[in-house]
Amino acid sequence: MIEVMTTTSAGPDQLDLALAMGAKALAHPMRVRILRLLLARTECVCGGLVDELPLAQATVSQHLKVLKAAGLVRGEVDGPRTRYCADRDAIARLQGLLGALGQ
Amino acid sequence: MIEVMTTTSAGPDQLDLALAMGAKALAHPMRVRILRLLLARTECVCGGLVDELPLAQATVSQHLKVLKAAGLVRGEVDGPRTRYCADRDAIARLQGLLGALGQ
DNA sequence: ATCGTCCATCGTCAATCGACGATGAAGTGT
DNA sequence: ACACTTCATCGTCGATTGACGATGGACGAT
Repeated sequence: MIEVMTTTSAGPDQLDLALAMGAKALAHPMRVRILRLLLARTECVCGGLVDELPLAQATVSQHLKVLKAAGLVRGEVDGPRTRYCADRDAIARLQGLLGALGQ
Repeated sequence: MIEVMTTTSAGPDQLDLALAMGAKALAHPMRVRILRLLLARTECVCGGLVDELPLAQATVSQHLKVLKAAGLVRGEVDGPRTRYCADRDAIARLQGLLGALGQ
């Protein structure tokens, strides 16, 4: 029998993409921890984070890169060090995306 | 100089773990799409989802398994088919975890 | 100019993910 | 018993992730 394609068979839309992107950034416990550290302002400098975490410096830098790529964290160079801080607006937007799931 | 370990150097705690788990389940756009389809009650049966998505049946089943493992979706066997539905309480808990990030 | 510090990046490796076809288990209908 | 449907699982493959040591670039101090 010939099957007629009645449905759109559509993939995820832009909002799904955005939520998935943000979720992916939070999909690792250590990144959640790092984001909470930044939100608590306990530490903003990469070296300080390395001291507080059981990870090598390169690994922390990688996680920060992921969080920054997702827009959840901003980083400004301050002399030889880099000062990171959580982007509360971006976090709020992500919360909004998740909250909008239930319409 | 002898460095004294003053900080706890602690990894993520239980809440970080839980949030990361949920986020990981949503870390793929197609899973977000599927969860929204289930929330909208457009389709609850796996075959129906396959019809609405540009994915093979095995792939949809895999994504459903991930969502179910994360507790965001429940599935009950109904004769030869399986009826899936979104767990709104679990989703609300995840929203709460994300919302609690900003304290 | 030469250190030493701080950080990003590179290269590598094992592990995991995402997608699929193929197979099989469980149920329904004849 | 047999065929058919529906779905989960297996096995495979390429791609991505997460972790690390090593390297190098940028800056501050001597």
